[in-house]
Amino acid sequence: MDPHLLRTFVAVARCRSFSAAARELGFTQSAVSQHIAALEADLRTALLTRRPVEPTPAGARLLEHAGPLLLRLDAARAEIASLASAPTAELVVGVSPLALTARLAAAVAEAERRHPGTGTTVRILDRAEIPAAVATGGLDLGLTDGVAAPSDPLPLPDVAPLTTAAAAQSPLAVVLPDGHPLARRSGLRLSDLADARWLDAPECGIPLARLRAATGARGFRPAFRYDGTDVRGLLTLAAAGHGLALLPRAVAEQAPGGAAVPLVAPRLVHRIELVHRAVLGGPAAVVAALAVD
Amino acid sequence: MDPHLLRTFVAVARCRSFSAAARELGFTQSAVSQHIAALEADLRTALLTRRPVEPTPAGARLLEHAGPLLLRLDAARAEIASLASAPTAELVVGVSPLALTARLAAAVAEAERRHPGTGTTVRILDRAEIPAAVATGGLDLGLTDGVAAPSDPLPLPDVAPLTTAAAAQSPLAVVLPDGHPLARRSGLRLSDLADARWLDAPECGIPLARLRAATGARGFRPAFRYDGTDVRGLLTLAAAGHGLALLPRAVAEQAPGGAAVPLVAPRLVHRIELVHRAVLGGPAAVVAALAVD
DNA sequence: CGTGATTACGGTTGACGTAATCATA
DNA sequence: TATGATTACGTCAACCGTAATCACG
Repeated sequence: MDPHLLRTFVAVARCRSFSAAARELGFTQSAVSQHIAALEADLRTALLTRRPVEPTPAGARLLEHAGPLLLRLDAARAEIASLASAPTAELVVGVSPLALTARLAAAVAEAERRHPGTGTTVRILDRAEIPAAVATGGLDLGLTDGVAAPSDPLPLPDVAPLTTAAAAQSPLAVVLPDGHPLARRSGLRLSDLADARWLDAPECGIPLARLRAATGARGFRPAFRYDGTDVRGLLTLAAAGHGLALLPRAVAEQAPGGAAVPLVAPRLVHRIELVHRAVLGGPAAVVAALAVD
Repeated sequence: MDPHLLRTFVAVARCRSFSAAARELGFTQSAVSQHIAALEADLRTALLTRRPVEPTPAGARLLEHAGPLLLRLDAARAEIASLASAPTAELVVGVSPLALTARLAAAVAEAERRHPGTGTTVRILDRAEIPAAVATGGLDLGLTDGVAAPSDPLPLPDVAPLTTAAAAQSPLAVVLPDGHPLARRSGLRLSDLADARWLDAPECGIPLARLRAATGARGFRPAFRYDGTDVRGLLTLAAAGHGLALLPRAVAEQAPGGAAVPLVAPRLVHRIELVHRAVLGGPAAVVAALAVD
């Protein structure tokens, strides 16, 4: 199971074509055919059907392994490479939308003050991409967010041995339109809101599946879907009554024309987690200092 | 970065010798030398010092990647192999000590009733080994335990795409000797016990580091270390006053001459999680039915 | 028939073993 | 000087490309 062969296998499966994969990889059609044949001979199983080219059940299972495997391989190579080369002055920080806070902005400013000439980029990414991007060297630093029990770490996919540290922890609140019957409550229980209309904002809010897992309840049906990464857009929709949204309290309170009611049960907090490789360059180390515990 | 080369690299690093690794792998000394040279040329970095043979900093980082990488590779191969071959009648279940419950015993009995002739083995393993053993095919089924917030999943190392399901969830209690000043309380808070004397039983109890993480407190210093995997031994030591132990309530109540006081804060539960591959054989599927949610 | 996968075959490259050399405790 | 890593070199297998063949739509 040479990684080389796995790489062409995933390319073929993605392209659904030997020839297209060959073009993409810079091989001949023949070489790709031989790669797949070698893999199938090695595993003694058909991995792809031909005409149309599609993964067999065994191939589908192999695909689930191949992605993380190749990612880890890239991560290992990137890590060794970064050890050898001098730490770059460039700093690339990847954040999920709710992880971009005033404290982060201040930490970046501090890094630029202490390391003049640092070119800093802040990039908004999906939560799921951040550990992978840090591991493969695309990011110097990552900040993800999520909800968890107080002082519990967030469950991150361990694509590679990365260092993680809490960067912030804050209470949660539900955003409601001002006139909503629940808007004048002093606190809300999540289990009482399972049947409410919820905003589904997978790219910038808390995934509804997480709320279901936390309560054990079935509900939290999406009433309205928001695909943007702009938190202000989400606040606006929630304040306008398109559905409830659960957000860090400080963020929820910024909803224009909306009310932010603290979540009192279950005991959950919003958490921002810092992710980076073991060895950090100059400016990255300054920003990483925003870890709190 | 051929996995073959990585495999010899970890062997050399473990043996601290090229020749010993060569014997272990069935290669000549020369081949091993060439493998390491190829790896170092590929990554353009020295990975090992010679005489004595020890990993350089870069080599140490690579070692951290190599283990999981090779494990995943084995897991992929094992999974494909298990798909191809007929499901075996043999059933091997690996459990951490606190995951071996009456319900599991009943489920195994049920599997044997429904699939007569099944040879079943139950094996006690360290928590950390279970997902890896399931992934590489050493186990058909794994049961790990740990503490978590109610209805939160346990954080498992994702060595491979495995299916996990909750198998049990139960309250926690602290085991104290009968005469202990706290033994007559009706409930205890973990944060009040940070400075108490604790039993450190990494192989069968709850790791003290987990308690520190859950409370954010520094304490939970080990006063007495117990290296066995026998829970009854742990109960005996706790009841004799060698230190406190946190255990599932039903287990804690079995302490001979000891008191079990429920844990009331933080809100934590003991959880048993079922781990298996996507495709299960006959008897394994019966046991897997003990999942509860 | 034509597009696209497979098979045949040859040149080149790379992998491993033998054996000689080098280096260090 | 002895143990153990490296280098030199020969053999053999594996890999990839060219080109012919095969098969499905």
